[in-house]
Amino acid sequence: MPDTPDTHSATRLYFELFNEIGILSQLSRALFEARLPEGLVLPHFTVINHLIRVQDGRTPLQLARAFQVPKTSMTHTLAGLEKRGFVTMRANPDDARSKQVWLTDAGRTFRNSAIAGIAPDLAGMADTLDSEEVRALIDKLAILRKRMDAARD
Amino acid sequence: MPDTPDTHSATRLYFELFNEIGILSQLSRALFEARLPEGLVLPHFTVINHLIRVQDGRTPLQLARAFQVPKTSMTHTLAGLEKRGFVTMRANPDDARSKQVWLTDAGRTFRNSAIAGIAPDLAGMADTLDSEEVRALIDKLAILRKRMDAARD
DNA sequence: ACTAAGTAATGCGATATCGAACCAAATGGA
DNA sequence: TCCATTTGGTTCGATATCGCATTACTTAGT
Repeated sequence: MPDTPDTHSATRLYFELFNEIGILSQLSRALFEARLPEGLVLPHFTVINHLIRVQDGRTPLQLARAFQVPKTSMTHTLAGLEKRGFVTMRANPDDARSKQVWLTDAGRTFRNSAIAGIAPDLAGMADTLDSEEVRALIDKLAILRKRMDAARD
Repeated sequence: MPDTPDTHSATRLYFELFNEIGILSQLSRALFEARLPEGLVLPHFTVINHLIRVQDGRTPLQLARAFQVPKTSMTHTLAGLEKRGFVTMRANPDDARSKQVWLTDAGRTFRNSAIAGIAPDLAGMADTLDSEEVRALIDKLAILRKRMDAARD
């Protein structure tokens, strides 16, 4: 970003950082999606994965917030997952406006095979940065992510 | 990613890294787009920005490759930019199949005001990580990005 | 209890994204 | 030169994404 106009240099650095992050996100998304079954995109996998990480039974709104996407986008993604039988939606016993998202066996199976399918690609680039470097990267990025997360009020 | 199935630990680390990158990408994209004029999305800005960084006169295909998006997506983005008068498309004198994308004054003005609009947000988070940390992050991420870029043959 | 404000989810319409098929021009052998 | 192949770009159709408006339920204040 060498010819950004007259902005503060810290600003310019962050600008460049986000640019790099955006490109990497696109590259990794393409890599992932190439291994997913036809018709499924990254958010489908990501939601399933999240439900396993933090327990299923989440509400659609909780999921939308976790991924910072509009509620309508999450509705759409969940509809796709439900249509394929990877999740089931049940009424939330604590709040009749709300629903809960539960994983099915098919959903868990899908996740495992998706991870298995992607693992070789990741393993193939494991020598690019060593474990300490990757660990350090994750930690720094997480700091930034939490800050931005908090900043959105 | 503490409960990823039985995958190699390096794989797991990269998995976590890309997860973090994806979230940050989404957060920063939302931040950017909130400051862009109605109807414009990040790729519009990114293409204009790229044309300034590496000189305009690029062909649509060169741009599609630079951003790792399908040709059709770039056609669509360029159509939007042309409709708004930010770029003009001319025939490529070296190849009659091809076109060249040139910035207009309006396009340059748009870029400057977009950057000016976003700068305060970036400045506001400049104290999260110091310049050396950001610089180091960019460098590591760039190594990974180049590797992935090369790997897609 | 009643009402106003807030919250969860969806329906709808406008774009964005992208794969498949297509056309036209360029290229590289026979 | 001719033709098969490759390359640059668009068209078309299928989803994805997301803002706006709507409906149903909940909560808070009186």
